[in-house]
Amino acid sequence: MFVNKTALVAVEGSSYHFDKPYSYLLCDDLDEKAQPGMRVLVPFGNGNKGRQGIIVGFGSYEGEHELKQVISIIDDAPLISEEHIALAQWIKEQCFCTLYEALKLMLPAGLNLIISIEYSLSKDLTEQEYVCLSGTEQRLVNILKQSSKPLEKNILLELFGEKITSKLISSLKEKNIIIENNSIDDKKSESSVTMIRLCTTTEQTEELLAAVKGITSKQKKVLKSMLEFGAATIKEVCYFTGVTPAVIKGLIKKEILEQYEKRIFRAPYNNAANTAVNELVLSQTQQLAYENLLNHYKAGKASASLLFGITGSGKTSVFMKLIENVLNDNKSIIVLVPEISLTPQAVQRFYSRFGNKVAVLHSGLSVGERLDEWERINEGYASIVVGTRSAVFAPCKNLGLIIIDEEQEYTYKSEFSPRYHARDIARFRCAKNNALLLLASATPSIETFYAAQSGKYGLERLDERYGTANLPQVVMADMKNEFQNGNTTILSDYLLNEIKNNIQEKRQSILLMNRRGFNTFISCGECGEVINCPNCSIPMTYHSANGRLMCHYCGYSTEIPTKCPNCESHHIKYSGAGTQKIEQTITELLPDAKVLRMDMDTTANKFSHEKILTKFENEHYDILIGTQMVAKGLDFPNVTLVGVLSADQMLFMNDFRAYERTFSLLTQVIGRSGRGIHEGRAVIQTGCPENILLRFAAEQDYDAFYNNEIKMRKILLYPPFCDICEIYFSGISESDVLNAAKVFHSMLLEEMQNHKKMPLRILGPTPAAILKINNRYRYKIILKCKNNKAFRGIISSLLIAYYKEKMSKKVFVSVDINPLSSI
DNA sequence: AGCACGCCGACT
DNA sequence: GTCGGCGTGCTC
Repeated sequence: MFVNKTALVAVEGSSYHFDKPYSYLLCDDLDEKAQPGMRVLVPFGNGNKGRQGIIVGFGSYEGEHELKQVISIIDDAPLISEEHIALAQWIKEQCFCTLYEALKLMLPAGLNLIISIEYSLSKDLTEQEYVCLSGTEQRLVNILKQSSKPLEKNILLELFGEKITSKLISSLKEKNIIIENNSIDDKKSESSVTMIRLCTTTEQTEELLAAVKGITSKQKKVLKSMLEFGAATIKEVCYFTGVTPAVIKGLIKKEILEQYEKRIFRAPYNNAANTAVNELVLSQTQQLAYENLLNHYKAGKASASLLFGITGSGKTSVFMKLIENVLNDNKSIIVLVPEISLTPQAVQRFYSRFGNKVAVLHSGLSVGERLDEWERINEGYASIVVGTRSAVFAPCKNLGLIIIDEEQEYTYKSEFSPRYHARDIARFRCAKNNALLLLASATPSIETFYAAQSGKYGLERLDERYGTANLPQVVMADMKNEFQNGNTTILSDYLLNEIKNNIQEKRQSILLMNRRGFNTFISCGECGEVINCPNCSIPMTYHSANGRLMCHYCGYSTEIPTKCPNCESHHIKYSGAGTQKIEQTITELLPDAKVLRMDMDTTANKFSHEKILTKFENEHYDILIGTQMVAKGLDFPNVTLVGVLSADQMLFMNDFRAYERTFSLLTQVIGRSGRGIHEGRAVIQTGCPENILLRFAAEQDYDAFYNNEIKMRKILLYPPFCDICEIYFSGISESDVLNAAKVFHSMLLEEMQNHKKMPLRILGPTPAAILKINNRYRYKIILKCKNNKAFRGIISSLLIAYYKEKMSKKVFVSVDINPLSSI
């Protein structure tokens, strides 16, 4: 029996079913240094391989076996506060992940240590000792002798040339000739991309390249595009030529191409110090909302409020006023925005008002920039954090306010494990800090509005647009009528006329096409065979940029077949109204209009959508056609017409949130119209103008929409009247996956015998919406439940039991509570 | 997951 | 008689 003071460590790479804080001993000098939130290096598992971990606390250990010791402490100061450690423990319990995975969310990206094993000679060998060794042992010792520093395992392996058996190592270790150590490589490196270009020695003319001997047709294709591009990433070249990276590697080997590293550099925001900003003038309604929110904040108790303001009502001004107050109390603020609205203009608003007190955190920053911002927050230099989802973990001290703008956006829910929702994290942090959580939206999620209606959240409304602007007039265009009248284009006569008028008046128009249904896919005109991705169970999408078929799920790409793979017919048909086709149609109908297109093709590289938007604003384009991205957050005063090309596809998605999403998207895009001094108009094209949701959207009547929706949710039992827990199974073999799901299902049924009073409905197992992605089959079990501790306890114990089954090696399981995107 | 221990077949 | 196959069980 041993009793000792120990460090409790969350260890990286443990799996859910054996995850817990592990106890380690600290030698005296480490004990002095150790604090919760520091990273440590610990031996783990049978082989005592070095792993990194994070100290989450201290304890004492009484148990059967002897404890291991912490090898070293990596950080001089804690990276994670006690508050965040508590948060991580909560996330583990909520999201069914390991403690380390939860803690990792709180570390700045790019702090990844690489731990490896390295070997060195323990001493200079005497001649006698040396001759006693076997031939292979001598070779290994020679290699180590030649190196001035210890050699990492893979490097040693490479130099040795053949397989190094563990026996060889352990025999040398036993003889005390070599020593094994853990090496820590602190990879704080800048993120960079690998670029390729033609070797500088290569004459850069096409003739010469064509003359290069022994070149395959695929390599030729690559070279041709390299002549065109100059330099590009491997990924880009693969995209445009359809070759695999192997072809490019071959060319590098032949020394025709060379690769080099280019730092990813995000044009940083101009941290302009406080420029003269005018005093915010609030309208009467804004002022009222602001005062009420301020009172909630001043009460100094944890609380949450919904700021429900129609598009253009000036929610941001209310934020700014509140932030000023919180700042005066020396407290910090987190402002979360959806990725798409984190434009330089939006960030600039914060900089110009609050100067370098602002830190920005989002995925577009380079690793180094993110680390800098993280440190500025951690050390208290920046007390306002503006960022996307993960910024909710910002290391702010003394939080006073968290704002979540466009709170209904699905990007606030992590699509990877741990599948947390930023709103839940924000609630937790506000509770711990007695802070105010402010959710803002023009179309709040049903769950949030329900909470506000039932008094759980405060509710402030901004029912009118700021200034003189009014909400746009909305008209529905019946596409069935259009079709009967002989109009087979995607543009109704009504909308076409409106656009013409708008151009005449020198105003701008925005046309929205939601992606679904506007993708072009390819099928056989004879037998109807659709060209599917070989790895996924969905049709391939035609991309006009490279003239190839692409799979949006696994990245597979292929040339357009000349004949049907099924019946060999040459009658290949392009279906769906592709984005390009729409542009073409519009140019044909309106030959004089200046049209700009914004979609996957034109925004292939990051932040190009910002450039497109600036272009649209400054260069007098008449029409902007685009996907969802044109709907969010743009503020162009000269836009007075918005057209929704087809509202139908997203209405009939097999998802209980389809109506909510459609309403939100339509409201947002309609809200782009008439934000300046001129009246706005909007046209919704649909085949079913009588649809009740479209009517609510056209009338911009959130309350009517909400009342209808909440009724349906209650009758059909959906959130907020229950929680949804989805359990996913995925694996290579479909029968294995289905079988695993069935086994889990029966385990669940059996367990529920002990909890007969717990409310639960089990649906499935059923195939996931897309059965196969990347050659992995996917099934799911859906539970309608009450997400409480007892329920999560059951799921947790079932997961642990499942991991002990043999099949868990072949079929992965993951749990998502209240998913937003149905996978 | 990743590693060591342990029990059976193929082989010098 | 030994090398190495992978089934099984554990991780402070």
